[in-house]
Amino acid sequence: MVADADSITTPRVPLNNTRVLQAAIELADRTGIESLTMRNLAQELNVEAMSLYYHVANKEALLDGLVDSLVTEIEAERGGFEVEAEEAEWLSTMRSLILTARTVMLRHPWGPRVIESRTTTTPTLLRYFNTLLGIMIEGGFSNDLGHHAMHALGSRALGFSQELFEPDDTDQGGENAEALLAALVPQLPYLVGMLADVVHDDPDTTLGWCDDQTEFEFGLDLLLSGLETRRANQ
Amino acid sequence: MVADADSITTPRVPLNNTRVLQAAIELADRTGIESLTMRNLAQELNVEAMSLYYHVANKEALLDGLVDSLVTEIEAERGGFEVEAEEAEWLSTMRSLILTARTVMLRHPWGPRVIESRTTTTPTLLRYFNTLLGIMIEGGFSNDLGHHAMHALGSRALGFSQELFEPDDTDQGGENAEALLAALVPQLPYLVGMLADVVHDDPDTTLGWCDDQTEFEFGLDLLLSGLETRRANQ
DNA sequence: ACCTGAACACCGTTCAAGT
DNA sequence: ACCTGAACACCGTTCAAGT
Repeated sequence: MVADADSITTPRVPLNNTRVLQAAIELADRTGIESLTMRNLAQELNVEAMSLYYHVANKEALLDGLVDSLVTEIEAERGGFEVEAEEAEWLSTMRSLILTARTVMLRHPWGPRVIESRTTTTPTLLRYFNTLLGIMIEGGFSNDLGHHAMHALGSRALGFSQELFEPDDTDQGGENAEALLAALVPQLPYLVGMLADVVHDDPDTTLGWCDDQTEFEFGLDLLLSGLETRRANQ
Repeated sequence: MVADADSITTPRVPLNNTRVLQAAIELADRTGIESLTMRNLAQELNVEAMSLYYHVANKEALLDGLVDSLVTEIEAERGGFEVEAEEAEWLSTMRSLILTARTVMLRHPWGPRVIESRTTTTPTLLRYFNTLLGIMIEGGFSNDLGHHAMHALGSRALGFSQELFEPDDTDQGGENAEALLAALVPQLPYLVGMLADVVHDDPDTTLGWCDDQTEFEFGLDLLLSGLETRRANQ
Protein backbone atom coordinates (compact mmCIF):
# COMPACT_ATOMS: atom_id res chain seq x y z
CA MET A 1 0.00 0.00 0.00
CA VAL A 2 2.67 2.39 1.04
CA ALA A 3 4.81 1.26 -1.85
CA ASP A 4 1.86 1.81 -4.18
CA ALA A 5 1.33 5.32 -2.91
CA ASP A 6 4.97 6.03 -3.53
CA SER A 7 4.87 4.73 -7.05
CA ILE A 8 1.83 6.84 -7.77
CA THR A 9 3.09 10.13 -6.40
CA THR A 10 6.55 9.65 -7.92
CA PRO A 11 6.28 7.26 -10.82
CA ARG A 12 9.80 6.16 -11.68
CA VAL A 13 10.64 7.86 -14.95
CA PRO A 14 13.75 6.33 -16.51
CA LEU A 15 16.93 8.34 -16.43
CA ASN A 16 18.66 9.54 -19.54
CA ASN A 17 21.84 11.39 -20.44
CA THR A 18 20.15 14.79 -20.35
CA ARG A 19 18.58 14.32 -16.94
CA VAL A 20 21.91 13.12 -15.53
CA LEU A 21 23.64 16.21 -16.90
CA GLN A 22 20.98 18.56 -15.59
CA ALA A 23 21.24 17.03 -12.15
CA ALA A 24 25.03 17.29 -12.27
CA ILE A 25 24.87 21.00 -13.10
CA GLU A 26 22.32 21.59 -10.39
CA LEU A 27 24.44 19.71 -7.87
CA ALA A 28 27.66 21.50 -8.83
CA ASP A 29 25.93 24.88 -8.66
CA ARG A 30 24.56 24.13 -5.24
CA THR A 31 27.34 22.23 -3.48
CA GLY A 32 30.47 22.93 -5.50
CA ILE A 33 32.37 20.86 -8.01
CA GLU A 34 34.38 18.95 -5.42
CA SER A 35 31.26 17.27 -4.11
CA LEU A 36 30.08 16.25 -7.55
CA THR A 37 30.89 12.57 -7.16
CA MET A 38 29.19 9.72 -8.92
CA ARG A 39 27.79 8.57 -5.59
CA ASN A 40 26.41 11.99 -4.65
CA LEU A 41 24.97 12.50 -8.09
CA ALA A 42 23.27 9.14 -7.98
CA GLN A 43 21.76 9.93 -4.62
CA GLU A 44 20.41 13.17 -6.05
CA LEU A 45 18.62 11.11 -8.68
CA ASN A 46 17.36 8.48 -6.20
CA VAL A 47 19.39 5.82 -7.86
CA GLU A 48 22.49 3.73 -7.14
CA ALA A 49 25.85 5.08 -8.31
CA MET A 50 26.27 2.24 -10.76
CA SER A 51 23.10 3.12 -12.59
CA LEU A 52 24.71 6.29 -13.87
CA TYR A 53 27.08 4.22 -15.98
CA TYR A 54 24.15 3.15 -18.06
CA HIS A 55 23.66 6.73 -19.25
CA VAL A 56 27.17 8.11 -19.17
CA ALA A 57 30.38 6.33 -20.16
CA ASN A 58 32.35 7.47 -17.13
CA LYS A 59 33.06 10.55 -15.10
CA GLU A 60 35.28 12.08 -17.78
CA ALA A 61 32.40 11.88 -20.22
CA LEU A 62 30.14 13.48 -17.63
CA LEU A 63 32.52 16.41 -17.28
CA ASP A 64 32.76 16.75 -21.05
CA GLY A 65 29.00 16.92 -21.04
CA LEU A 66 29.09 19.72 -18.47
CA VAL A 67 31.39 21.77 -20.70
CA ASP A 68 29.08 21.20 -23.59
CA SER A 69 26.15 22.41 -21.52
CA LEU A 70 27.99 25.58 -20.58
CA VAL A 71 28.76 26.44 -24.19
CA THR A 72 25.19 25.67 -25.17
CA GLU A 73 24.06 28.09 -22.49
CA ILE A 74 26.33 30.76 -23.97
CA GLU A 75 24.86 30.05 -27.37
CA ALA A 76 21.32 30.40 -26.09
CA GLU A 77 22.18 33.62 -24.31
CA ARG A 78 23.54 35.13 -27.51
CA GLY A 79 20.80 33.72 -29.68
CA GLY A 80 23.02 31.49 -31.77
CA PHE A 81 26.58 31.34 -33.00
CA GLU A 82 26.04 33.01 -36.35
CA VAL A 83 28.80 35.20 -37.75
CA GLU A 84 27.76 38.22 -39.70
CA ALA A 85 30.06 39.99 -42.11
CA GLU A 86 30.29 43.47 -40.66
CA GLU A 87 33.83 44.71 -41.16
CA ALA A 88 34.28 47.49 -38.67
CA GLU A 89 32.37 45.79 -35.89
CA TRP A 90 34.65 42.90 -35.04
CA LEU A 91 35.83 44.33 -31.74
CA SER A 92 32.49 45.14 -30.23
CA THR A 93 30.97 41.91 -31.52
CA MET A 94 33.72 39.83 -30.02
CA ARG A 95 33.76 41.80 -26.81
CA SER A 96 30.08 41.27 -26.25
CA LEU A 97 30.24 37.55 -27.04
CA ILE A 98 33.04 37.10 -24.53
CA LEU A 99 31.21 39.10 -21.90
CA THR A 100 28.17 36.92 -22.51
CA ALA A 101 30.35 33.88 -21.90
CA ARG A 102 31.46 35.52 -18.71
CA THR A 103 27.92 35.89 -17.38
CA VAL A 104 27.46 32.16 -17.89
CA MET A 105 30.69 31.44 -16.00
CA LEU A 106 29.52 33.64 -13.15
CA ARG A 107 26.35 31.57 -12.96
CA HIS A 108 28.42 28.40 -12.76
CA PRO A 109 31.56 29.08 -10.74
CA TRP A 110 32.80 25.54 -11.35
CA GLY A 111 32.91 26.22 -15.11
CA PRO A 112 36.48 27.50 -15.40
CA ARG A 113 37.91 24.70 -13.32
CA VAL A 114 36.08 22.01 -15.26
CA ILE A 115 36.97 23.54 -18.60
CA GLU A 116 40.63 23.71 -17.67
CA SER A 117 40.62 20.10 -16.56
CA ARG A 118 39.52 18.83 -19.97
CA THR A 119 42.12 17.71 -22.47
CA THR A 120 39.79 16.80 -25.29
CA THR A 121 37.62 19.29 -27.05
CA THR A 122 33.94 18.90 -27.76
CA PRO A 123 31.92 19.63 -30.90
CA THR A 124 30.00 22.45 -29.25
CA LEU A 125 33.19 24.08 -28.06
CA LEU A 126 34.71 23.86 -31.52
CA ARG A 127 31.69 25.69 -32.84
CA TYR A 128 32.25 28.39 -30.24
CA PHE A 129 35.85 28.87 -31.26
CA ASN A 130 34.81 28.83 -34.90
CA THR A 131 32.46 31.72 -34.16
CA LEU A 132 35.14 33.73 -32.36
CA LEU A 133 37.53 33.21 -35.23
CA GLY A 134 34.82 33.98 -37.77
CA ILE A 135 34.15 37.32 -36.17
CA MET A 136 37.81 38.19 -36.53
CA ILE A 137 38.20 36.88 -40.07
CA GLU A 138 35.12 38.79 -41.26
CA GLY A 139 36.55 41.80 -39.46
CA GLY A 140 39.69 41.72 -41.55
CA PHE A 141 42.05 39.39 -39.68
CA SER A 142 44.42 37.13 -41.56
CA ASN A 143 44.28 33.48 -40.57
CA ASP A 144 47.68 33.89 -39.01
CA LEU A 145 46.68 36.84 -36.84
CA GLY A 146 43.42 35.11 -35.92
CA HIS A 147 45.41 32.10 -34.80
CA HIS A 148 47.70 34.22 -32.65
CA ALA A 149 44.68 35.99 -31.23
CA MET A 150 43.08 32.77 -30.05
CA HIS A 151 46.25 31.80 -28.24
CA ALA A 152 46.68 35.26 -26.77
CA LEU A 153 43.14 35.32 -25.41
CA GLY A 154 43.45 31.89 -23.86
CA SER A 155 40.76 31.27 -21.29
CA ARG A 156 39.61 34.88 -21.61
CA ALA A 157 38.00 33.75 -24.85
CA LEU A 158 35.59 31.77 -22.68
CA GLY A 159 34.87 34.55 -20.26
CA PHE A 160 37.22 33.85 -17.40
CA SER A 161 40.78 34.39 -16.37
CA GLN A 162 41.97 31.94 -13.80
CA GLU A 163 42.80 33.88 -10.70
CA LEU A 164 46.01 32.79 -9.06
CA PHE A 165 45.35 32.39 -5.37
CA GLU A 166 41.82 33.46 -5.00
CA PRO A 167 41.36 34.06 -1.30
CA ASP A 168 39.80 30.96 0.18
CA ASP A 169 36.33 31.01 1.68
CA THR A 170 37.47 28.92 4.60
CA ASP A 171 40.04 31.26 6.07
CA GLN A 172 42.51 28.48 6.78
CA GLY A 173 45.24 29.91 8.94
CA GLY A 174 43.31 32.69 10.57
CA GLU A 175 45.23 35.07 12.76
CA ASN A 176 48.24 32.80 12.53
CA ALA A 177 48.42 33.46 8.78
CA GLU A 178 48.01 37.16 9.43
CA ALA A 179 50.97 37.18 11.81
CA LEU A 180 53.02 35.32 9.26
CA LEU A 181 52.09 37.88 6.65
CA ALA A 182 53.00 40.75 8.94
CA ALA A 183 56.49 39.29 9.28
CA LEU A 184 56.76 39.25 5.50
CA VAL A 185 55.76 42.86 4.99
CA PRO A 186 59.31 44.28 5.06
CA GLN A 187 60.15 42.06 2.11
CA LEU A 188 57.14 43.20 0.09
CA PRO A 189 57.36 46.98 -0.15
CA TYR A 190 55.80 47.35 -3.58
CA LEU A 191 52.95 44.95 -2.89
CA VAL A 192 52.15 46.54 0.44
CA GLY A 193 52.35 50.01 -1.04
CA MET A 194 50.04 49.10 -3.88
CA LEU A 195 47.47 47.51 -1.63
CA ALA A 196 47.43 50.52 0.66
CA ASP A 197 46.82 52.71 -2.37
CA VAL A 198 44.43 50.62 -4.41
CA VAL A 199 42.30 48.68 -2.01
CA HIS A 200 40.95 51.49 0.12
CA ASP A 201 37.72 52.00 -1.79
CA ASP A 202 36.57 48.39 -1.62
CA PRO A 203 36.01 47.32 1.98
CA ASP A 204 35.40 43.69 0.97
CA THR A 205 38.77 43.28 -0.65
CA THR A 206 41.41 41.64 1.50
CA LEU A 207 45.03 41.02 0.71
CA GLY A 208 44.14 38.77 -2.21
CA TRP A 209 43.42 39.29 -5.86
CA CYS A 210 40.03 40.60 -6.72
CA ASP A 211 38.54 39.22 -9.90
CA ASP A 212 35.80 41.66 -10.49
CA GLN A 213 34.21 42.72 -13.71
CA THR A 214 36.50 45.73 -14.00
CA GLU A 215 39.69 43.70 -13.94
CA PHE A 216 38.35 41.22 -16.43
CA GLU A 217 37.37 43.95 -18.84
CA PHE A 218 40.67 45.75 -18.39
CA GLY A 219 42.60 42.66 -19.45
CA LEU A 220 40.21 41.86 -22.25
CA ASP A 221 40.33 45.38 -23.65
CA LEU A 222 44.11 45.44 -23.40
CA LEU A 223 44.21 42.38 -25.62
CA LEU A 224 41.48 43.49 -28.00
CA SER A 225 42.96 46.93 -28.55
CA GLY A 226 46.39 45.41 -29.15
CA LEU A 227 44.87 43.05 -31.68
CA GLU A 228 43.13 45.94 -33.42
CA THR A 229 46.46 47.72 -33.83
CA ARG A 230 48.03 44.62 -35.32
CA ARG A 231 45.03 44.00 -37.58
CA ALA A 232 45.25 47.52 -38.97
CA ASN A 233 48.98 47.19 -39.59
CA GLN A 234 49.13 43.69 -41.02
CA MET B 1 74.66 -10.36 8.11
CA VAL B 2 72.59 -9.51 5.10
CA ALA B 3 70.74 -6.95 7.16
CA ASP B 4 74.05 -5.53 8.31
CA ALA B 5 75.35 -5.24 4.76
CA ASP B 6 72.19 -3.39 3.85
CA SER B 7 72.49 -0.99 6.70
CA ILE B 8 76.11 -0.29 5.77
CA THR B 9 75.64 0.32 2.08
CA THR B 10 72.47 2.34 2.63
CA PRO B 11 72.54 3.73 6.14
CA ARG B 12 69.08 4.99 6.90
CA VAL B 13 69.32 8.75 6.88
CA PRO B 14 66.23 10.33 8.41
CA LEU B 15 63.81 12.07 6.13
CA ASN B 16 63.07 15.76 6.35
CA ASN B 17 60.81 18.26 4.67
CA THR B 18 63.37 19.16 2.02
CA ARG B 19 64.08 15.60 0.99
CA VAL B 20 60.37 14.86 0.76
CA LEU B 21 59.89 17.87 -1.50
CA GLN B 22 62.84 16.98 -3.70
CA ALA B 23 61.53 13.46 -4.12
CA ALA B 24 58.08 14.81 -4.94
CA ILE B 25 59.47 17.05 -7.68
CA GLU B 26 61.56 14.26 -9.08
CA LEU B 27 58.57 11.92 -9.08
CA ALA B 28 56.25 14.48 -10.68
CA ASP B 29 58.84 15.27 -13.36
CA ARG B 30 59.29 11.62 -14.17
CA THR B 31 55.81 10.15 -13.89
CA GLY B 32 53.43 13.09 -14.04
CA ILE B 33 51.49 14.90 -11.38
CA GLU B 34 48.58 12.49 -11.37
CA SER B 35 50.80 9.71 -10.05
CA LEU B 36 52.19 11.85 -7.28
CA THR B 37 50.26 10.17 -4.47
CA MET B 38 51.35 9.92 -0.88
CA ARG B 39 51.75 6.18 -1.30
CA ASN B 40 53.88 6.43 -4.44
CA LEU B 41 56.00 9.16 -2.94
CA ALA B 42 56.59 7.09 0.20
CA GLN B 43 57.64 4.12 -1.89
CA GLU B 44 60.12 6.34 -3.71
CA LEU B 45 61.66 7.16 -0.34
CA ASN B 46 61.62 3.55 0.90
CA VAL B 47 59.21 4.41 3.62
CA GLU B 48 55.58 3.83 4.49
CA ALA B 49 53.02 6.39 3.37
CA MET B 50 52.23 7.37 6.92
CA SER B 51 55.80 8.38 7.63
CA LEU B 52 55.42 11.32 5.27
CA TYR B 53 52.97 12.91 7.66
CA TYR B 54 55.77 13.35 10.10
CA HIS B 55 57.49 15.77 7.71
CA VAL B 56 54.59 17.33 5.90
CA ALA B 57 51.26 18.36 7.35
CA ASN B 58 49.19 16.86 4.55
CA LYS B 59 49.04 16.68 0.77
CA GLU B 60 47.89 20.27 0.42
CA ALA B 61 50.99 21.43 2.30
CA LEU B 62 53.11 19.24 0.05
CA LEU B 63 51.67 20.91 -3.03
CA ASP B 64 52.22 24.35 -1.51
CA GLY B 65 55.80 23.28 -1.01
CA LEU B 66 56.08 22.34 -4.67
CA VAL B 67 54.93 25.80 -5.74
CA ASP B 68 57.44 27.35 -3.41
CA SER B 69 60.18 25.22 -4.94
CA LEU B 70 59.22 26.34 -8.43
CA VAL B 71 59.40 30.01 -7.53
CA THR B 72 62.71 29.46 -5.75
CA GLU B 73 63.99 27.88 -8.94
CA ILE B 74 62.93 30.97 -10.87
CA GLU B 75 64.70 33.12 -8.33
CA ALA B 76 67.92 31.11 -8.65
CA GLU B 77 67.73 31.24 -12.43
CA ARG B 78 67.47 35.03 -12.38
CA GLY B 79 70.00 35.43 -9.62
CA GLY B 80 67.66 36.95 -7.09
CA PHE B 81 64.48 38.99 -6.99
CA GLU B 82 66.07 42.39 -6.64
CA VAL B 83 64.38 45.34 -8.32
CA GLU B 84 66.60 48.00 -9.76
CA ALA B 85 65.37 51.48 -10.52
CA GLU B 86 65.92 51.83 -14.22
CA GLU B 87 63.05 53.82 -15.64
CA ALA B 88 63.01 53.02 -19.35
CA GLU B 89 63.82 49.36 -18.93
CA TRP B 90 60.69 48.08 -17.25
CA LEU B 91 59.41 46.25 -20.31
CA SER B 92 62.54 44.30 -21.15
CA THR B 93 63.23 43.57 -17.48
CA MET B 94 59.77 42.22 -16.94
CA ARG B 95 59.73 40.34 -20.20
CA SER B 96 62.92 38.54 -19.38
CA LEU B 97 61.81 37.65 -15.86
CA ILE B 98 58.60 36.17 -17.20
CA LEU B 99 60.45 34.23 -19.87
CA THR B 100 62.75 32.91 -17.17
CA ALA B 101 59.70 31.74 -15.26
CA ARG B 102 58.60 30.06 -18.43
CA THR B 103 61.77 28.01 -18.77
CA VAL B 104 61.18 26.72 -15.26
CA MET B 105 57.61 25.77 -16.14
CA LEU B 106 58.86 23.94 -19.22
CA ARG B 107 61.18 21.92 -17.01
CA HIS B 108 58.27 21.02 -14.75
CA PRO B 109 55.17 20.53 -16.88
CA TRP B 110 53.06 19.88 -13.81
CA GLY B 111 53.83 23.40 -12.56
CA PRO B 112 50.91 25.28 -14.11
CA ARG B 113 48.36 22.73 -13.00
CA VAL B 114 49.63 22.66 -9.44
CA ILE B 115 49.84 26.45 -9.25
CA GLU B 116 46.28 26.79 -10.49
CA SER B 117 45.05 24.30 -7.96
CA ARG B 118 46.29 26.33 -5.01
CA THR B 119 43.94 28.74 -3.30
CA THR B 120 46.36 30.06 -0.71
CA THR B 121 49.46 31.97 -1.58
CA THR B 122 52.93 31.33 -0.24
CA PRO B 123 55.61 33.74 1.04
CA THR B 124 57.95 32.98 -1.85
CA LEU B 125 55.24 33.61 -4.38
CA LEU B 126 54.34 36.90 -2.74
CA ARG B 127 57.97 37.92 -3.13
CA TYR B 128 57.78 37.04 -6.81
CA PHE B 129 54.73 39.20 -7.34
CA ASN B 130 56.35 41.96 -5.34
CA THR B 131 59.27 41.89 -7.76
CA LEU B 132 57.03 41.99 -10.81
CA LEU B 133 55.14 44.93 -9.39
CA GLY B 134 58.36 46.63 -8.32
CA ILE B 135 59.70 46.50 -11.86
CA MET B 136 56.59 48.28 -13.05
CA ILE B 137 56.47 50.85 -10.26
CA GLU B 138 60.13 51.75 -10.77
CA GLY B 139 59.36 51.93 -14.47
CA GLY B 140 56.75 54.61 -13.93
CA PHE B 141 53.52 52.75 -13.28
CA SER B 142 50.97 54.07 -10.84
CA ASN B 143 49.84 51.61 -8.19
CA ASP B 144 46.50 51.46 -9.91
CA LEU B 145 47.91 50.60 -13.30
CA GLY B 146 50.29 48.09 -11.72
CA HIS B 147 47.35 46.43 -10.04
CA HIS B 148 45.43 46.20 -13.31
CA ALA B 149 48.54 44.86 -14.98
CA MET B 150 48.89 41.97 -12.54
CA HIS B 151 45.30 40.98 -13.16
CA ALA B 152 45.66 41.33 -16.90
CA LEU B 153 48.74 39.14 -17.02
CA GLY B 154 47.15 36.44 -14.91
CA SER B 155 49.03 33.18 -15.18
CA ARG B 156 51.26 34.66 -17.89
CA ALA B 157 53.01 36.46 -15.05
CA LEU B 158 54.29 33.05 -14.01
CA GLY B 159 55.35 31.94 -17.46
CA PHE B 160 52.42 29.93 -18.66
CA SER B 161 49.05 30.36 -20.27
CA GLN B 162 46.78 27.44 -19.68
CA GLU B 163 46.02 25.90 -23.01
CA LEU B 164 42.40 25.00 -23.45
CA PHE B 165 42.24 21.49 -24.81
CA GLU B 166 45.83 20.58 -25.32
CA PRO B 167 45.73 17.50 -27.54
CA ASP B 168 46.06 14.47 -25.33
CA ASP B 169 49.10 12.20 -25.51
CA THR B 170 46.95 9.13 -25.31
CA ASP B 171 44.97 9.61 -28.49
CA GLN B 172 41.71 8.59 -26.90
CA GLY B 173 39.15 8.13 -29.63
CA GLY B 174 41.49 7.46 -32.50
CA GLU B 175 40.00 7.16 -35.97
CA ASN B 176 36.55 7.28 -34.43
CA ALA B 177 37.24 10.81 -33.18
CA GLU B 178 38.60 11.72 -36.58
CA ALA B 179 35.44 10.56 -38.29
CA LEU B 180 33.39 12.55 -35.81
CA LEU B 181 35.47 15.59 -36.55
CA ALA B 182 35.07 15.14 -40.29
CA ALA B 183 31.31 15.26 -39.83
CA LEU B 184 31.70 18.55 -38.00
CA VAL B 185 33.79 20.24 -40.66
CA PRO B 186 30.87 21.84 -42.52
CA GLN B 187 29.94 23.65 -39.33
CA LEU B 188 33.46 24.98 -38.79
CA PRO B 189 34.41 26.88 -41.93
CA TYR B 190 36.61 29.47 -40.25
CA LEU B 191 38.45 27.03 -38.05
CA VAL B 192 39.09 24.62 -40.89
CA GLY B 193 40.22 27.43 -43.14
CA MET B 194 42.60 28.79 -40.58
CA LEU B 195 44.15 25.43 -39.87
CA ALA B 196 44.68 24.76 -43.55
CA ASP B 197 46.43 28.09 -43.83
CA VAL B 198 48.41 28.24 -40.61
CA VAL B 199 49.40 24.72 -39.75
CA HIS B 200 51.13 23.69 -42.97
CA ASP B 201 54.66 24.56 -41.89
CA ASP B 202 54.62 22.57 -38.68
CA PRO B 203 54.19 18.86 -39.37
CA ASP B 204 53.87 18.02 -35.67
CA THR B 205 50.86 20.21 -35.19
CA THR B 206 47.56 18.42 -35.33
CA LEU B 207 44.09 19.86 -35.14
CA GLY B 208 44.69 21.17 -31.65
CA TRP B 209 46.15 24.29 -30.18
CA CYS B 210 49.90 24.62 -30.21
CA ASP B 211 51.41 26.25 -27.19
CA ASP B 212 54.85 26.98 -28.46
CA GLN B 213 57.23 29.72 -27.50
CA THR B 214 56.05 31.96 -30.34
CA GLU B 215 52.45 31.97 -29.20
CA PHE B 216 53.40 32.62 -25.61
CA GLU B 217 55.56 35.56 -26.57
CA PHE B 218 52.91 36.94 -28.92
CA GLY B 219 50.37 37.07 -26.11
CA LEU B 220 52.88 38.42 -23.63
CA ASP B 221 54.06 41.16 -25.96
CA LEU B 222 50.48 42.08 -26.79
CA LEU B 223 49.88 42.69 -23.12
CA LEU B 224 53.19 44.40 -22.41
CA SER B 225 52.92 46.79 -25.34
CA GLY B 226 49.37 47.64 -24.35
CA LEU B 227 50.53 48.35 -20.83
CA GLU B 228 53.34 50.57 -22.13
CA THR B 229 50.81 52.66 -24.02
CA ARG B 230 48.70 53.08 -20.92
CA ARG B 231 51.73 53.84 -18.76
CA ALA B 232 52.82 56.61 -21.10
CA ASN B 233 49.31 58.08 -21.18
CA GLN B 234 48.40 57.86 -17.51
C1' DA C 1 62.79 11.47 17.19
C1' DC C 2 61.22 8.97 13.62
C1' DC C 3 58.64 5.31 11.56
C1' DT C 4 54.87 1.60 11.08
C1' DG C 5 50.26 -1.40 10.93
C1' DA C 6 45.81 -1.47 10.97
C1' DA C 7 41.89 0.83 10.04
C1' DC C 8 38.50 4.44 8.29
C1' DA C 9 35.97 7.00 5.08
C1' DC C 10 36.06 8.04 0.89
C1' DC C 11 36.84 7.64 -4.62
C1' DG C 12 35.71 5.62 -9.73
C1' DT C 13 34.61 1.44 -11.88
C1' DT C 14 33.57 -3.78 -13.37
C1' DC C 15 30.78 -7.47 -13.63
C1' DA C 16 27.33 -10.66 -12.94
C1' DA C 17 22.80 -10.53 -11.60
C1' DG C 18 18.21 -8.93 -10.98
C1' DT C 19 13.35 -6.99 -12.86
C1' DA D 1 15.80 -1.62 -21.26
C1' DC D 2 17.15 -0.14 -17.06
C1' DC D 3 18.85 -0.72 -12.45
C1' DT D 4 21.36 -3.03 -8.39
C1' DG D 5 24.84 -5.54 -4.94
C1' DA D 6 28.98 -6.95 -4.12
C1' DA D 7 33.50 -6.32 -4.94
C1' DC D 8 38.04 -4.26 -6.56
C1' DA D 9 41.75 -1.17 -6.66
C1' DC D 10 42.69 2.87 -5.51
C1' DC D 11 42.81 7.61 -2.56
C1' DG D 12 44.17 10.77 1.87
C1' DT D 13 44.37 10.44 6.65
C1' DT D 14 44.07 9.17 12.02
C1' DC D 15 45.64 6.96 15.79
C1' DA D 16 47.83 3.97 18.77
C1' DA D 17 51.86 1.52 18.78
C1' DG D 18 56.55 0.29 17.90
C1' DT D 19 62.07 1.23 18.03
